[in-house]
Parts: sequence; C-alpha cells; structure tokens
Amino acid sequence: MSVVAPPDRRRRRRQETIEQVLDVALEVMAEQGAAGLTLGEVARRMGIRPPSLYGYFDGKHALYDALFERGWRALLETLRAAGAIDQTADPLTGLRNGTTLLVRWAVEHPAQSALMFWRPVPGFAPSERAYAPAVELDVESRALLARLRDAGHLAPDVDLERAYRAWTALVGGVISQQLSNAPGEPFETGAFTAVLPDVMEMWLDHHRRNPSAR
Amino acid sequence: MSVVAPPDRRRRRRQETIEQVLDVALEVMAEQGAAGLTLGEVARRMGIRPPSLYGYFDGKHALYDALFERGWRALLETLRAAGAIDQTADPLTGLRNGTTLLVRWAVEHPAQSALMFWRPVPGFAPSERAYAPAVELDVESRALLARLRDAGHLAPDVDLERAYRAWTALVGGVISQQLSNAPGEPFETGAFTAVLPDVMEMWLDHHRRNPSAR
DNA sequence: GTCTATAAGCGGATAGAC
DNA sequence: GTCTATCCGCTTATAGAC
Repeated sequence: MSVVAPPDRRRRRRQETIEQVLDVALEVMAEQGAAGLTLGEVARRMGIRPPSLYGYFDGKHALYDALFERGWRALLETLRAAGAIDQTADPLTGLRNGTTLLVRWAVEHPAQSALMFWRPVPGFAPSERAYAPAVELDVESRALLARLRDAGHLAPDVDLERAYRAWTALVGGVISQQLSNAPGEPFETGAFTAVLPDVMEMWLDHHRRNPSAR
Repeated sequence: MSVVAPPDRRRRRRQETIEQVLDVALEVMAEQGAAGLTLGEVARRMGIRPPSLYGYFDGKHALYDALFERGWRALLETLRAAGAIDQTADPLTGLRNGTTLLVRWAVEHPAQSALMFWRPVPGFAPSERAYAPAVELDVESRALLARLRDAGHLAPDVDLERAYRAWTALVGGVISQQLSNAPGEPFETGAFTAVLPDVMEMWLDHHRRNPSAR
C-alpha cells in the first residue's frame, strides 16, 4: 500500500486551481486574441505571481496545449449532445445541424477557435494527446459522410476523401471570414454565417449529382 | 528654394534600405510565421542594431503595416498582370484564372497571407492607407461578379452581395485549410488546393440556377 | 509535501542621448 | 547609425510558509 497517497481533498483542490487557470486564460484570450495571452495577465487576475503558474503548467506552451484540447473536447461534446454525429440519426439532418452547431461554437469562441483551427502562436504545435479529440471528430465526420452516401444523398461513386476536404474548406471558410472580417457579430446576424445555408446546399447539390473525381 | 533639399542620391539610398528591411522581414516571417517576426532578428540579418530600425519604421506595427500593404499590392499586380480583372476579358475565364492565381499566391506566401487575411498579430490593425489596395481588389472583384451575371453566367436576379460573400468564404476556406493543415505543400500538389476546381464549379453551378435569396 | 514568493537571467520593444 | 536604459514577458533557481 502507498504511504504517500495524497488525500483526495488536496488532489481535488489542485484540479480546481488548474481549471481556474484555464478559465482565466480563456478570458484573457477572448480579450487579447489567442497570441495575446500572457502568463503575467493570468497570474495578475488570479492574485498570484507568474512563476507560481509553473506549479500547474509546464510553461506557456503547455497551457496552450491544454486550451487546445479543452476546446476540441467542448466542441465534440456539443455535437454529441445534439446527436449530430449519432450513427442512428438521419445523416442529412445530422450534417446540416452539426455543421451549423460547429460554426456557431466557433463564432462564439473566436480566440479558442483560432488556436484550434489555425496556427496563430509561433512555435506552438499541439501534442498528440491534445490532438486526440480533433482526430475523433475527424473520424466521426468522415463516417457521417459515408452514411450520407449510403442513404442516397451523395452520388454512389463519390470521392469521399475529396468531398470531405471540400466540406472542411467550405465550413472553415465561413468561420474564418466571419471571424477575420466581421469579428464580434453574433452567429444569428453574421454577414458570413448568413451564407452558411447557401454553402451547405451548394456542397450537397454538387455531390448529389457529381462524383467530383474530375 | 529649399536650402535643405536632400540630394536624390540620399533619398534613393534610404528608400533602398527601407525595401531591404521589408525583404528581410518577409524572410523572417516566412520562417517563423507572421507573429514570429522580431526586430532583433531583422536587425541581426542586416548587420545593424534593433534601435536603428526606428530610423526607417516607426516601430514594429509600422513594419507590419508596410508588409500588409506590400502584400496586397503584389497580389493586385499579379492579378492585373494576368488580365484576370480586365474589364474587357471574358468574366468566366477571369474568375476561374484570377481565383486560381490568388490561391496560388497565398500558398506561396503563407506568412504574408496570414497577416493579410487573418489577424494573427495581437494589437495590430492595418491603417487605411495599407488597406487601400485590398479595397481596390474588393471593388474589382464585385465588378467582375456583376459582369459574370450580365454575361448570363449567373441567375439574372442573383443576390450579388450574398454571392460575393460566399465566394470569398469558399476561396478563403481552401487557402486556410491548405495553410493550416498541410503547410509546405506546393500549390500543384496540395491536398486542399486540389479541390479548388470542385469548389469553384460548385459556386458557379449554384448561382447559375439559384438567386440564393432564400 | 505543497504552494507560493523573491531573485535573477534572457530576449524583445522602444525612448532618448550622442 | 550607435549605446544606454527601461519596461515587459518567459523561465529557472531557490527559499520560506503552511
């Protein structure tokens, strides 16, 4: 038996502090942008000194890594909770609703989205661990497209890989245009989120009629 | 007559130094990313001290501003030279060629594109002067879409504003996916640049048949 | 053991004096 | 152009409080 087992109390308290660091870091990023995060500002808001943060995170990149992972987990949970990637649900409804939810989440979490979708922080690359939930969503999304094809909504001989890349480009494009050119606009009335339905129908129309292996 | 008029020689030399600063800064950005630019690294490569750069640029943001403007001018010139936005050329060919050229330029100038299309540098916003060539391209692009409609390639009652926003989202999406998810891949063999033709035809098909005012 | 602090090193941006 | 000096941010070392 372990002689130095830490009491649950202490472990829980530590975990709470870690969560608080992440919460505060998200606040700072929301105000200053993803690359505008500083340990000094996080420490200031927590009432501690910057070096104390090293008891919880192994430096700034480790903090970014945790924020990256947390973001993808939150997004994945949002989509799962809505049943958008449920294997028994109607794939067409799932794609439309899931895509809309994803874009909404991105627009409502602009700084975190920048960290997750682009590479705004010089020198930071997510660890494999942090990347895992993103891979999970990737796998589920590809499976959803396959079900969409099997249900007859896409051409039977559609090039799924190519169609998937086009889909990510369209969705990512709406998000990046909205966040870069009209930041602060809410999802409901965004100049670019407004064309998301058009863009989705473009993609659906095209792949219903076209295997896209030109 | 002016007593202190600087000889042309000196003015030219100064201009050359300014250009050299910009060239070196682009090199550093290409290696470190847009936000990875540091005055120290630029000065080091030029064989001078960081404070000396203040004789040519009023600080780091002014340097970013010049790089932003230079990038949009270069892109605009590339498109003009190819006749893509020539008012007498066939608008359909112009759109296809111009879009392809734009995406190619972006993929071949990734760090500068990030500065131009997104907001990777905390606290930096382009000046009106630096923004001017971007506005010019914006105006020309909208005019190209109008000619496309008048030539019968788009539905006569198409919502041009909406169609234009969708087009920028599609093109920006291809660029951002390519640069974020497969950086370093050349334009010719890029995983996402490869779907650009699909994406363009999607947009054309949709707007030929659909006014997109749903 | 655990948390946090202070001190100090380093690099970067920038203002001022020469 | 330079050097100096200041300020800020990340990071490590070390030491004191609980």
